[in-house]
Amino acid sequence: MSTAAPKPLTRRAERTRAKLVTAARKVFEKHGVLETRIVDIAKEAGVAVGSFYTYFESKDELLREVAASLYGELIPPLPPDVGLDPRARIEAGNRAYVSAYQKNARILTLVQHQTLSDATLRGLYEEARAAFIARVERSIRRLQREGLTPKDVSARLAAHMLAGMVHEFCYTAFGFESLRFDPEEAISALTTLWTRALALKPEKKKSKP
Amino acid sequence: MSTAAPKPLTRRAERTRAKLVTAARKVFEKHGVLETRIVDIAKEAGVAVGSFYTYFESKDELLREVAASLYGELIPPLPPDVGLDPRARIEAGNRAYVSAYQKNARILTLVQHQTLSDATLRGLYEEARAAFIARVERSIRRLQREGLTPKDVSARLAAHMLAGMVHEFCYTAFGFESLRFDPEEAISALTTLWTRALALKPEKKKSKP
Amino acid sequence: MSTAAPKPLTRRAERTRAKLVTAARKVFEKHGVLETRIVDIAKEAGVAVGSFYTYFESKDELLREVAASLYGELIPPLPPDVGLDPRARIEAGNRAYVSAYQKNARILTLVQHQTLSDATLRGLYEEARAAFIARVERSIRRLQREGLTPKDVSARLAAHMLAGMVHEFCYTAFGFESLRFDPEEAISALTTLWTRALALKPEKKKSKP
Amino acid sequence: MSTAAPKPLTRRAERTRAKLVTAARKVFEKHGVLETRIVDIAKEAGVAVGSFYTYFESKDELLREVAASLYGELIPPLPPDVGLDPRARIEAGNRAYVSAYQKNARILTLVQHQTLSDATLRGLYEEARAAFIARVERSIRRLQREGLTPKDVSARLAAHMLAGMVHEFCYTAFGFESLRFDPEEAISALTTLWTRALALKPEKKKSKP
DNA sequence: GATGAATGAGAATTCATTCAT
DNA sequence: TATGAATGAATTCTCATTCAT
Repeated sequence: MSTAAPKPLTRRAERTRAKLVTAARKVFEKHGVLETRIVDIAKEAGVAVGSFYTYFESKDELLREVAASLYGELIPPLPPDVGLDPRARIEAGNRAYVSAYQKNARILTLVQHQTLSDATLRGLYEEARAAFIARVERSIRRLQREGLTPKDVSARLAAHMLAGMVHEFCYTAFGFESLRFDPEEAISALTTLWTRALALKPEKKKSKP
Repeated sequence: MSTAAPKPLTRRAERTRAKLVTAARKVFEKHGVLETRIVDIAKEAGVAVGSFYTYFESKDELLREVAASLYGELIPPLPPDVGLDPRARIEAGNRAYVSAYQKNARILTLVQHQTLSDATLRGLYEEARAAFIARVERSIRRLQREGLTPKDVSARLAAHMLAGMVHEFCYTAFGFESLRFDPEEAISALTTLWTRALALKPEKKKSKP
Repeated sequence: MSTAAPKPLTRRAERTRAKLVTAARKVFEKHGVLETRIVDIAKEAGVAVGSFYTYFESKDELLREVAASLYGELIPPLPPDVGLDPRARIEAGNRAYVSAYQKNARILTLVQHQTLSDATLRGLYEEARAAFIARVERSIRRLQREGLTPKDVSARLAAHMLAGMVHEFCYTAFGFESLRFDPEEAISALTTLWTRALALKPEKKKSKP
Repeated sequence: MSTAAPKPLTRRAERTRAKLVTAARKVFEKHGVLETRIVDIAKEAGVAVGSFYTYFESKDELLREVAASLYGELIPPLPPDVGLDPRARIEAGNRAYVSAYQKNARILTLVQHQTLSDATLRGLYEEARAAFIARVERSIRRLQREGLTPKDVSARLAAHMLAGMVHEFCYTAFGFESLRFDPEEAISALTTLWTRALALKPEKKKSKP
């Protein structure tokens, strides 16, 4: 919303910038965001500290960029294949989320933490979260329209809560050493709970008399 | 479980220490944990910086104390009255959690965030969390034993996920400006989703004379 | 020169004061003067910090007291028995110094070090040193008068240098781990070098009529 | 003997580093080592405090560097001209030591004093001292071999003691206001005492057929 | 554009000394 | 006198950011 000047970078500049982002992600992941000093990022990227400021105004700005890309990966465009029955769609969504989270669990958690001290960052997170929830909400609303799920719980609330359940599960399961689960079992459980929570009726067979 | 000497404090010491804890909680809440400097706490407590170090080794140590008391409040001993039907019990639990969270929402969130950079603190959180989940798990297991809920999802997983749903809902609903809900509606929704997720059968009537 | 009021202390006060001096010496020796905090002394003495200030104005003042007593021990009144021949007297002096130093080597060294930052303390040291040297000087002067040692080196300079040799030897031999010597051999060597340095002629036999 | 990377400094860095060392030496000398704060050194060097930490980890590290260079100056490579008779050689050695000490008397004393609280520093001093003594010892051993001095005192002990005499004399003569001597007279006295202590026989004339 | 040295505003921590009890 | 909590000046060290080369 404010990314300002598009500024076409030269080839070299592009490369340096990219090196910095990659390096930052690596170092953040290894040592934590707060613990990471600009020097560390620069060193990892193999450039001078000064160069950092050629591309970013501050550590926070860089962090935001990293966060944006992470959140992008978290909620993949959407399950591309249609026609699946509700439970299958839900499972696909859960599986996608869990896998994506797992892949970047540590850094996701770390970034999440900066959320509090940086309003912009929080905005980014809320945005990503909202996008995910919106999709869920839309899906629930459709089910309600089709009479497959009751309307006693508002689609918005339900979406919030169910999406939250999945997110929180990932956060703790991947963030705390002590909570390890078999991913498949977890996905299945999440899906079952979710499906039942919506009191999903078996899809009306469109078919065969 | 504790290190060395408990050292009984004099009346005056006791008072100063308490002033510091109270002040810390207030200042943490107002400005954030990271942003709070020892001086701020001391000033708020109306004592000299040095006095801080008479009672605490570092900000972290004090934070841990604050956290412990917060987590204590979060999961109240348990609903004392029995004989409630499952849905009522679930609702009671949810209501308790939501209210407790709401009361200290901001500082809870802030403390939570320090969880990543301080292992001891994280331990405290995991412990509190585990206690809550354990209660839920026990309750689910009982329902399973009584044949009121299916066993296709392990009690442990279900407990994790449902407790997580509630927690995460509180975290976001109270933590993000943009997500405001009517508490009663939320509690009711959480309870409905939870109950349905467990596919709770209406309690077998013990009755019929 | 300024010890001010004699102030007769009560029995109890006397005891507390003594406890502090003893404690200080012990703690200084164990941890070094600079490293020792008033609390340490008080704790070791089993009294409250505040009590320290009842008897001493500062750590320095206490240190001076400790130093004075140490220096007192270093140069014992003098070898009481007369009539010894010069070499024997010299040996006696050296032996006394070496033994006295050895007994309190560590703390002597530590105290010595404070000498630079505390003029009063330095005064004390110089005084003690001067006393020792004065004795040596007197002794050399007598030998010169008796024609037993040449006058080409002034008694004052010689006293300084020879006394210094002994002192420095003790300082390094007892202060550095790496320089250990057999005390007897050392005393003998010191005495030989000293005697020869003075080109001592065998005492003129008073005898033979 | 050194830790890790020597890192070749840029011209500018080199200059800043040197400024710091020079400044430190000056400030240490003026106010004492302990009394000197990092800010003082930085101010004297005309750089920011932060720059201090670009080159040194702590005051102690810098002090070690200063000490090393001082000790280096104290024991000059060695009197280059040979063929001197023993007494002349001894006198040359003493003169060199006294002059070198005198030139940096104050700071040498100050540095010496830090020796106790910093083991590394002490190591440096012991090393320098050992080098000086070793030279003396070698020289005495040669004299013993040539039959010019008796073997009743071991070369090692004698070296320790005589070198100590000279050192201690410098330490007190230049360190204490009250002990001023005419340098020439002192050097002569030291040499005489030293020579006699070794009972040096006049060199056998190589001459006369 | 790149470099890396220089900057200096903070923040934590210590401990001699005071003083109310 | 004894106690020990309270005080706060003093110092060290860090690291984001600037800027001369």
